[in-house]
Amino acid sequence: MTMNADVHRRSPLSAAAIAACGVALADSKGLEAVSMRHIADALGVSAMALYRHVENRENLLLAMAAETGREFVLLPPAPATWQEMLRHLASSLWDGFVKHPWLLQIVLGPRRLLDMASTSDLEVLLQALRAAGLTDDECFDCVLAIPALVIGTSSLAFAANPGPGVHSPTRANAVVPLNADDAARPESLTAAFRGRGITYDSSRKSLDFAVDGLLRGIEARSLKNVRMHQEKQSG
Amino acid sequence: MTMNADVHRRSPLSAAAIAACGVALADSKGLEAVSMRHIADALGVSAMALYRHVENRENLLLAMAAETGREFVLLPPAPATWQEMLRHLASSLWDGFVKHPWLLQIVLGPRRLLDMASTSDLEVLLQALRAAGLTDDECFDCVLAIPALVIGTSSLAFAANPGPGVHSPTRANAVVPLNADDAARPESLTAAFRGRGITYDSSRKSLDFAVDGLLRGIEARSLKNVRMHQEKQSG
DNA sequence: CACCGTGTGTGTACACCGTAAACCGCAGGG
DNA sequence: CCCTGCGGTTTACGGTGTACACACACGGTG
Repeated sequence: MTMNADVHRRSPLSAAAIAACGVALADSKGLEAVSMRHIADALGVSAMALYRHVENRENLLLAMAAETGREFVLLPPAPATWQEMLRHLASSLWDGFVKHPWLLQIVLGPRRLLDMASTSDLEVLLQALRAAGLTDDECFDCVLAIPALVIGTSSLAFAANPGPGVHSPTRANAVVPLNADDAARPESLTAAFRGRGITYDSSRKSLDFAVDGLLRGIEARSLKNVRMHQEKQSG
Repeated sequence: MTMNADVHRRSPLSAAAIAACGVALADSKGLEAVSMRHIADALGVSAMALYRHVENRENLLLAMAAETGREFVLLPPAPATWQEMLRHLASSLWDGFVKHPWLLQIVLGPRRLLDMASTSDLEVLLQALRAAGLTDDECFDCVLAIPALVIGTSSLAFAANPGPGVHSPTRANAVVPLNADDAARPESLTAAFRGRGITYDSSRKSLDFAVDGLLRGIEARSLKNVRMHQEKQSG
């Protein structure tokens, strides 16, 4: 009986299970609650046992990021323009970063994010972009720009209102004693800016705005490229 | 003599000096080398002495960010279009993040970055944007989008090649065992993508590309707004 | 059956971290 | 004069990642 309880208590304790447990912990209590001892406790096991399946805490974090990244669907269903693809990419990344804010903290450190994207998805996207008339350099830049925009926007959103298990510093505004004459000048836009606040919803809207603008700019560039190509062809 | 040496050895040990020492340490050895004990050692003082001038390590990091942020010049010299302003903003932020990569790690955490910008600069920028015909919402989004883009781009660049004092994980590519058939398909863009690498210079170019596109998109939006306004006025 | 290597979990130990509390010397003001 | 308070030190506690030695259960081989 007792040994039976022992047996069914612990799962095989694989690296994947450890990463999953780390993800759960980070989701519920924040990234700094993800310590070897905490994970081990949650798994009903000693801390050092984890090292049989995971090399470092660093690699564990990477595994958590990879595990989470696998649930993204970077591309929209099959027949899609490159605009739809990029929009869907942004949306998917945003959703992931909102659902797992600690991902930002992992990504932001000196670690490799790009490996998270599956190569086949990347290939489809790049081909679509090139078909639109973009040079290889421009394809490269586009594929970098969208994740950069999402990372930056969600990072700002997360900084403005941190998630669970995050202790904000004692007095944040004390950092820069900005002269509080906002009320003195009611026509000031800064006042409206400050009063508005940055919520996740508003950030999502800002992200859409930026992606829209970026796509519009890319379209212009693509059209120009195509026109130049046609001129050279006819000339 | 000895007491003289003692006297001129230690500066008055103000909060600013501590923050400056922290900045120097972070620049040279990376952010994780910025510990109370290390700073204290560098200042020739005991660790707890710092707490007379700094509340937390958290607040120390914030002070470091503020100290560093003060050296930015967010706005170009006086007569400038809003495009030049936004471009200069992006460029200045980029330079700062490249010079002090640890800033990203501080900003990325649950802390408030926006307070770093001086309100007057913000006001100038917002007025210029509104004069261009953008709605207040759009001004808001523009001012968020540029820093977001810079943060995201530099974060990707930093992730690709970390600075000094950063130990990359033992085997980064092991995270996602991406099928290495790159060589098998020479026409694959993914191969070119991967072979290209992400340097700080290339990221700077990507950033310029994205800012260009964004500005172009914003210009289109602004023109449309102005046109609508004129129609309503004449109609 | 005995035996033994190997692979997995445990316990102990070390260095480091942030920081709370007590202490101590010394300058300035009553 | 004393004494109060500020700046610095020392010690200590709980937390972290992780190196190392050990224990136990297992499967293959004699």
